[in-house]
Amino acid sequence: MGRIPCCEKDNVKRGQWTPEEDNKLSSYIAQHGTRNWRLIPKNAGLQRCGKSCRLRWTNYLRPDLKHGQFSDAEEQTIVKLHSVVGNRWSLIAAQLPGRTDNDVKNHWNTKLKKKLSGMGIDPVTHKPFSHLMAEIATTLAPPQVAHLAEAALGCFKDEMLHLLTKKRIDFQLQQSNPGQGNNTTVPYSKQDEKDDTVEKIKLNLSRAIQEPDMLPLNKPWESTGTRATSANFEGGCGVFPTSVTGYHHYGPSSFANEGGGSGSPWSQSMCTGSTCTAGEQVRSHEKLKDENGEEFQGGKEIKNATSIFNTDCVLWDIPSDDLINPIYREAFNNKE
DNA sequence: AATAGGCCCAACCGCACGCGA
DNA sequence: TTCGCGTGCGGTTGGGCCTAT
Repeated sequence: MGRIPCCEKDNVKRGQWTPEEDNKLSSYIAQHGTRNWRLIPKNAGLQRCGKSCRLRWTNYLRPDLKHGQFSDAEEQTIVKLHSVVGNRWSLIAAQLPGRTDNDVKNHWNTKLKKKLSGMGIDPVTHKPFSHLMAEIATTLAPPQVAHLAEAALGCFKDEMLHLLTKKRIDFQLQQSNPGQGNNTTVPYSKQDEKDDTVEKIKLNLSRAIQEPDMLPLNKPWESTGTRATSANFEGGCGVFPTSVTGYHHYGPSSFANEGGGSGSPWSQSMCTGSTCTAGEQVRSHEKLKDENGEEFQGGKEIKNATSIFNTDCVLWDIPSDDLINPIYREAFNNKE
């Protein structure tokens, strides 16, 4: 049962590669190519497994690799393509000559994710956190989904803290009618923010979910009485400018497809949340399926091309001619 | 100066897929 | 059609380096 391991683990060296090993591997491949990775370590005189050799070659030794900092243009490309295909690192890397999927993945996880979060943008859905907040308040009324809000607080705690304590509460204070009591408005002070903001957010969110009737009273962004959308929420609060930093273009048009697809952006966030571990994602996924009786598409299972491009993230401003990978070109052209 | 904590990235792991026998 | 092998891929880990205290 199961596959045999790619190598006998007892007899292979692991860990960091030495310059001598690099030399052996490079010179062997220069002479013989990369035909059979299982045979390469034996023939090259390396006590490594073939897989380790392959990774070392493809991620580090290949002469066409670019080492060093990612340029702004490369970062923009990564962000844009990630908004389209998600964590398909090999596809994204294929658009960046000299970069490997491992490079792109590491750069995303260590730099770009934080950059986006710092801009108030969910790095998974590529939508502003304010949009996700609006969706919580407007679409998750049934009490039985209260755990979604709790899970959200876990995933987006930092971003929500920033938004709710610094932006939305200011806005509420500005907009709320002084004569009308509103028992869910959080009194704001620096001390509150420091000490118990998370608890207050939880409390208010729970109340909003458990008492759907009170929701309209608690939607200051919904000044016209229509259903809150990302556009009017965003515009009303003025939290996120149409063009954030000029680094990429996240305007209202970027959210035009909301509510489309089988999985809401919210459920997508829940399943692939930026700060959730894979284990948490799996547990969250299973929990959602079990308790709500619904199937959510999530994670690695979505393999076919239509699923890959069936995203509600719409950053389609990359000229298709600029795309190296024909798969992208086709997808972009179909989208347009 | 010492050390704890965070960050970064190379490397590893395990699963899935394609292909040929 | 089935099975085994080689490879691709995405997620995760571990260790070195850096920084703050």
